[in-house]
Amino acid sequence: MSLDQTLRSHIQQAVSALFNQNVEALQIQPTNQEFEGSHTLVCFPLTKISRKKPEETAEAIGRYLVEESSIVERFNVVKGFLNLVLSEKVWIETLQSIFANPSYGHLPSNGQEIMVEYSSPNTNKPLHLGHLRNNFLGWSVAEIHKAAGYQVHKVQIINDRGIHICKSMAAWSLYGDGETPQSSAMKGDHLVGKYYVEFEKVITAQANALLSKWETGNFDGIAEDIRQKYQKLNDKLSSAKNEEAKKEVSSEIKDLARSVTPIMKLASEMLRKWEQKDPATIDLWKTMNGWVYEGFQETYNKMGVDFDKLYYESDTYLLGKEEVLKGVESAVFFKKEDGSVWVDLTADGLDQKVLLRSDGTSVYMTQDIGTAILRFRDFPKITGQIYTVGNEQEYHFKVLFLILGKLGFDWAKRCYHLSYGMVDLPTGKMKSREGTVVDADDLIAEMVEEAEKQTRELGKVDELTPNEAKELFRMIGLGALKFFLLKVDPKKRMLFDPNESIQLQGFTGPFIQYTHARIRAILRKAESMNLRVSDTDLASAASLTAGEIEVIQVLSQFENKVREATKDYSPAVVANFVYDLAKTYNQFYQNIPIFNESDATKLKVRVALSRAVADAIKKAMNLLGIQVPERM
RNA sequence: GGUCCGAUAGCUCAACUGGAUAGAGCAACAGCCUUCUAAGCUGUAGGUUCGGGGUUCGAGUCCCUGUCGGAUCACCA
Repeated sequence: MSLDQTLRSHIQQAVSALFNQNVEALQIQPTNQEFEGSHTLVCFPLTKISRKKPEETAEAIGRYLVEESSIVERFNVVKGFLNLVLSEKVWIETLQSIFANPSYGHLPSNGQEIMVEYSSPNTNKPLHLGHLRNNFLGWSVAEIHKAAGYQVHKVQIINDRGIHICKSMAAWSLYGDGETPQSSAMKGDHLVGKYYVEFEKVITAQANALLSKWETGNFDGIAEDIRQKYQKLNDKLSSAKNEEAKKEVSSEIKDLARSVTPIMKLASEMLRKWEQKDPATIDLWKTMNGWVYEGFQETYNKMGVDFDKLYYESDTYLLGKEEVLKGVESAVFFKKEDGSVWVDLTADGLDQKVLLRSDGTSVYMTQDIGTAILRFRDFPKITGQIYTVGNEQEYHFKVLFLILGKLGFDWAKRCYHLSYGMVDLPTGKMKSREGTVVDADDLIAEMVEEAEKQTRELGKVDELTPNEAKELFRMIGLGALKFFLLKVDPKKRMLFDPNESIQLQGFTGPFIQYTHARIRAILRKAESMNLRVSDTDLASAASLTAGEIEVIQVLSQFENKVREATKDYSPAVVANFVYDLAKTYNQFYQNIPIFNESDATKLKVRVALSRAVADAIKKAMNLLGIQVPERM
């Protein structure tokens, strides 16, 4: 039983003995720094039972605990708050049990199996800052669940199908001149991204050319219905009342022009051929996607992110279509006159939603239905699925889960959308069209460079081999980046300023990595002095300093924090915990020179405490995907 | 317009889900390296928790209302 649980049961016993009633919910919180004690019982809620003033209630419980409980040494009462001072023996025992438990911080298996999805990029452009938050978050939530006793499958769905990849294919086939990642020495995903940008450039130029022709009444080679649509919109434009309405109509006109540009026609043609399994098109698609996968894999490796299984949209969208058609038969969905298939969610307070286009092709929702069903077929034992996807898709997932429920899948209610906020730049949102995207590869490289620069300035590379130094820079740079992105509550949008490089001091990954490295130095010294600590050494310890107790107290919260992080799907809980632990340890470290201690037992307690902290830091940081160095 | 999020120190974020005098880091200022790593530690200064009501022993947290910012409501993904 953990210290907190023990204390809780002792207080419950006290309450029932004193007031003849059992209480389940007790409010126990850490004691404020300014008062003596470690745990505080909030007594206001108990006054109903005690029928006494808060102070008297607290006083009574405090006195009972000191007399009857073996763990409470003394107490003080401030207003309705009962501050408890636990005996040193209890703290020593707590340290002892943490020290003796090599898997401290990891909870025993709970027999549950879940799936976590993250990343899931489109295959037409490289990964960017937003993907970094997504990947780090999803990966970490998966690891945290493992620590909480779940069996976890890490997966992603790769959006390899659709018009977006055809756009890159179209641009490449027109202007690529056979360029490959090998021939250009460019990462595959960046190369494909280059042609996606090229496509955008060309389509904009072509659309503008068309528009200026149309304005002069020249409609050569333009279908009659397009011409009519254009003229209708044009009339609407001249009669638009305000600026906003004008803007809207003129963007509709632009879209119309874009849709009939030669390059757009080529891309659509490719999509059609792809669906008909035209060999040449499929070949090109496979080749270009292959380049992207290679590039992605390189980035994932750099990021330290991995997957147990990959799903491809090209494999799942047909299943989705099948299931939707089944849904039509069972009257869960309905078909409109033009052949499109819809679901009616008005009873759930939402709208009608299209599931299959009138030409029978799939939409985004269709493939997600297929993917979800396929996953539960592949892993029949999973009790839940977590989708790590940005909060702009909250509506989509609400609808998806509703639909799955309507199709009769009981597991639909165990699907969870782990929704996170955007990463904003000081200039606002990242927009690929405006070139304000922060590229993932570039950012990682910059972080590692910054880590190298600062490490060299501090003169810490002298004793390292070139390889060790390189590895250290990578560890620090990436650690800083991951910690920066994970320390913030996932639900909240966050700001990233690329001009202001990420700090390596203060509430940062490197601060914690540094604390770990310092402790390792102490442990190496202990080792060299042949100082070995065993459980029994700790048992014979008699006293602790206030600083040591504080560290043990923070340390003893580790497993609670893992539970909380799991419940909230929040690596930020772990990040805050490990920072708190490092900070508390540093205070202890600064005040008490460990090897100055002449009492052998006390010295061993300090070494044991240091080792327990280093181990906990390492485990907690690993839950965030951050490695910690032996020296830095 | 409907729905959903958010607003806390100059900046970036916390606050154990209703508890004590709202805490950290950065930036600013002042200290601490002959001892285990100063990427550290200690101080000082910085707040009408967006405004206004309400609920109660107690509100940054819950309710109502207003302001501002964002997302979403496609036969796009």
